[in-house]
Amino acid sequence: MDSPAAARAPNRNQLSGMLRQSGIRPTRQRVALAGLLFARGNRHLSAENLHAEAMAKRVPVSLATVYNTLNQFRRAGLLREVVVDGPKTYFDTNTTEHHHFYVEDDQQVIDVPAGSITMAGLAEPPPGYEVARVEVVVRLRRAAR
Amino acid sequence: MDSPAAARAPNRNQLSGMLRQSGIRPTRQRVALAGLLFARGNRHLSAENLHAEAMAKRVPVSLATVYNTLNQFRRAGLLREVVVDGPKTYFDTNTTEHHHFYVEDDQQVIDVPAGSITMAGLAEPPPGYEVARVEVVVRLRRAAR
DNA sequence: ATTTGTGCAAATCGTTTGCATCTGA
DNA sequence: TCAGATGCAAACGATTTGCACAAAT
Repeated sequence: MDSPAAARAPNRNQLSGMLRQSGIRPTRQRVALAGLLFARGNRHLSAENLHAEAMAKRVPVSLATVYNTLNQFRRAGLLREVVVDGPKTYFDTNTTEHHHFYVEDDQQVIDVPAGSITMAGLAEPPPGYEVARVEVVVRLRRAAR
Repeated sequence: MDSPAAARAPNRNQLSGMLRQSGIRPTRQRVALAGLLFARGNRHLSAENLHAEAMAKRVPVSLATVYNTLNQFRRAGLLREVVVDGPKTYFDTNTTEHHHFYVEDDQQVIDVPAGSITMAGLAEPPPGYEVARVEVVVRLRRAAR
């Protein structure tokens, strides 16, 4: 059951190092949240999700701090914001270029395996602007059978 | 200064007819809002936007009614919801298959001309699901020059 | 010691809803 | 007439913020 090095759950020290390298002071709760986030590969979760998970694992952290931390991690490039609409914001631990399925019925975000979508002609941005990034959201519904 | 028939501003009667055909009772405020929405081609606006515009044109309508009306029009297929994230929901008067530029700096949504983006390989949905629709959002930033 | 983070509760923002009143067919 | 629409204000859910306290360098 072994996995690539990158996917192995990092320990406390590795997490601290990761945060320090991103210019983020490794506090108790930030390390704990990073632990939950990066324990296993690619996760998509909302602030609420993460907070619930922290509570379940008896990591005392307030919802406000979870929000602050997620946004901080995003600014540092450790997380990526997923563009689905709807009331909640999702964060993705996979920061590489890839896209998403979104199941509205159960508010679930799923990675589209890299390479299974290819943009043939990328649209030319209007003058004065440049492309920051491209997000593809494939909205799914439960098959009608 | 003429334009294709479809893009010519519809009059009150045409608007009423349009609503009736969609099974929506053409009330004073719905017709007025439809007038603002469909006066000229392709618009992207939020409830707030439309409400402000109505106020400016002395069309008395409450924000709640604007929300109700937009959602109604969307359900009827007269409008399409645009999937950008951020707090606001945008509605697009162009209901055909197309994609969007989104300028985060000024919260602006712009149509990507049809055909300038082509998906080469469409991702296979996970079993039990089918593709409802595909949304491409090209996020723009102001060119750094 | 100083700077930075944390928790709480209150504030904010977009959106929806309950309900009494009005209005279009 | 009378089902359905409107407006208002209150309710809501997600997110942010102000401030006193606590922890990290």
